[in-house]
Amino acid sequence: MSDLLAERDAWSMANCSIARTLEIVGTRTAMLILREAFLGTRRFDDFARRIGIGEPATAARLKELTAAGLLERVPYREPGQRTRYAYQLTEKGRDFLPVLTALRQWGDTWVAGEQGRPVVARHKQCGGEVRAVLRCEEGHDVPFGESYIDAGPGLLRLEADGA
Amino acid sequence: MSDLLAERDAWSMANCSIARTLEIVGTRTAMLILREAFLGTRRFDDFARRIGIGEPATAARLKELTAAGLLERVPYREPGQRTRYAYQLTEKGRDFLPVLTALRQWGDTWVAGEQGRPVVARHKQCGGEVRAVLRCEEGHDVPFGESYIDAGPGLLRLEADGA
DNA sequence: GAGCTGACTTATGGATGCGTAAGTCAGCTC
DNA sequence: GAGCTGACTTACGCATCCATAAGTCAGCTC
Repeated sequence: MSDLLAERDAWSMANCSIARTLEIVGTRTAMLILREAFLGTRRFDDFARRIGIGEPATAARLKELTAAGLLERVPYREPGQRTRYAYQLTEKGRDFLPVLTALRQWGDTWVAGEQGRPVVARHKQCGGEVRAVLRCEEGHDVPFGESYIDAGPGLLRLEADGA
Repeated sequence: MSDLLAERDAWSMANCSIARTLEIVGTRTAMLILREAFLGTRRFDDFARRIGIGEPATAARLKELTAAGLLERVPYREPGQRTRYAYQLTEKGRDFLPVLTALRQWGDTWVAGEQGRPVVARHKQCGGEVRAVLRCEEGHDVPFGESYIDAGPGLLRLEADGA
């Protein structure tokens, strides 16, 4: 457990996973599109109407999220209608659920309205509320302050100029 | 377990906790400021330099996050210097860690560079890697598809016009 | 083959995000 | 009391986000 944080200036965050992620889902509307996708929305108009955003923003975000591989366009056909395309989550997109759960949970705790939170996620099996928690490989819950930052293989160490 | 998703159009997301949260931390720079705060950065110049953003953006975001209660300004004094202010996480800010952990984890999995992820969080106690996981109150892990959405006290049900 | 419908695209404009560069300001050192 | 330093603020301009409104387009119905 070398103290990587103490030498914070000796390494770069140029390839930070958080920054990379935000380049894909860093807009408010992208997050809301994903929220809506997790709620089961699949069609263009439904995304726009349920989120309350304009069609150009809807089209732009759906295109970006599809290009990034979080959504995929799948053809569908309703009786008496022509073939259309729906947007559904890929595995890459489904894997984003912990992010949205953590965001919702934080909002429920700290910025909910007077009435309280609008929705709750529950486990189908037991009805228990679903929460995003931090846990280590060994199965321990990890409260704030009980974790440390370790170097990964992609850590960029900066040249020391005058040393 | 009434199927709330089936009647998705009958309820509103006007007070959605995710949307509310994004109004505070919905910019790329706000998230990166928080990342840096969790890495131990506390001073204005360090935030700007380590994140690689300009001073106006740094000042704006620090001000917003302080106003929103995620950071607090604390006076400090180095020997031979005058009193200055540092920014440190409040409880409200510390509670944001699961969001950043989930974002980092998704990026590590899906958009890491060739070298792999730059950093890993580990449990101080055992060295095990820390992950953001979805778990229900009863202690069960909740994989994708094993949860459902239930109404909370703040759910806004819309008037049915023609029904 | 004319109209309809869902899924977009285009045009336009305002608001916000963010960078660079330069200025301010307080108070400690010398 | 002049200079220095950290912490900002101001000025300016570009780029992106996003809304409203209108146009397009494919193909099914009638």
